[in-house]
Amino acid sequence: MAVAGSMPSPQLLEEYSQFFRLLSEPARLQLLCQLKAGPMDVAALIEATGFSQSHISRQLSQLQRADLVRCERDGVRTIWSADSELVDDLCTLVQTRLRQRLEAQLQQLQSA
Amino acid sequence: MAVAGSMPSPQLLEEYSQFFRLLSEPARLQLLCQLKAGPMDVAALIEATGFSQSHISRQLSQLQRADLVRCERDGVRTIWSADSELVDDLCTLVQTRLRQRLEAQLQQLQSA
DNA sequence: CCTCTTTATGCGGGTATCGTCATAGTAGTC
DNA sequence: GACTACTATGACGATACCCGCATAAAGAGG
Repeated sequence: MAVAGSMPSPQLLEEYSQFFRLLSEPARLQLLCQLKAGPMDVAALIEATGFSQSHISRQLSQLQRADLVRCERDGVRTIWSADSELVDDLCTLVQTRLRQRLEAQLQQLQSA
Repeated sequence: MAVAGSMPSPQLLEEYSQFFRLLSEPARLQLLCQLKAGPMDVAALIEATGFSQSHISRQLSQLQRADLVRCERDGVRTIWSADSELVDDLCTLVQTRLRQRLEAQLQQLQSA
C-alpha cells in the first residue's frame, strides 16, 4: 500500500505532489490526451490545441522529465509520443469519483 | 474509458486538473494521510503536522469541497475524517510508476 | 453578559507557475 | 557558408497559490 497504514516519508509526499502537479494543468492534460491518439510533432500539436509553440515546448519538457512523454528526432522535427497507461488509469479513477459525486447530488435533489 | 479513444471536453479536463491540483500540495497530502489513520480535530492535526491553525483550516476546506474529507461538529470542536479509498488508489498507481522509473535507471547504471 | 476555547476568514508578503515575445540553437538544403 | 524550417530557451508581466498574522465568528461555561 502506498499511503494506507503508515505515514509516507516527506520525500515520498513531495514526489507524489510533484507528479500530481504535472496533471493539475489543463494544457498538459490536453497535450497528453492528444498524444494518446498517436505520435505527433509540435506543429501538429499547435494545430490541434491552438497553444503557442513555446508553450507547448515547455509543457512537453515538464512531462518528459516524469517520463510521461518521450520524443525522437526525425530530421529537424521532433516526434512526441505518450504510451503510458498511467494517466488513463488515474483519470478513470477520478472520473468514477466525479460521477459518484454528481449522482449523490442528484439523489439529494430528488429526495428533497 | 476516461481519456483513451476520444478527447475529453474542456470542462472535463478542467475538473481533472482541479482534482489533481488538490493532491499537488504536500501539506494537503499529509493531512489526508493523517486523517486516514482516524478522525481527528484541528488541535490534533496541529500537533501531528506542525502546521498553523489557519493553514490547516484552509487546506481542509479545499479538500472538503471535493469531498475528500468531511467534518462533524462535536460541541465547539470539529472532527475531520477522510474515508475515501481514492487517494490511496491514486498514490498506489503513482508509486508503482515511481518504482518502475527507479528500477529502469538502476538497470541503465548496471549495464553501463 | 462576559470570557474562554476552537475554528473560519480578511489581509498581505513571498514565491512559483503560466503564457508570450523575442532570440538562440539545431538540422536539413542549396 | 548562407538560407530556411523547426524546436528550445532566456526574459518578463500577469496571475495564482501558499502561509502566517491578526481578527472575526460560533459555541460552551461561569
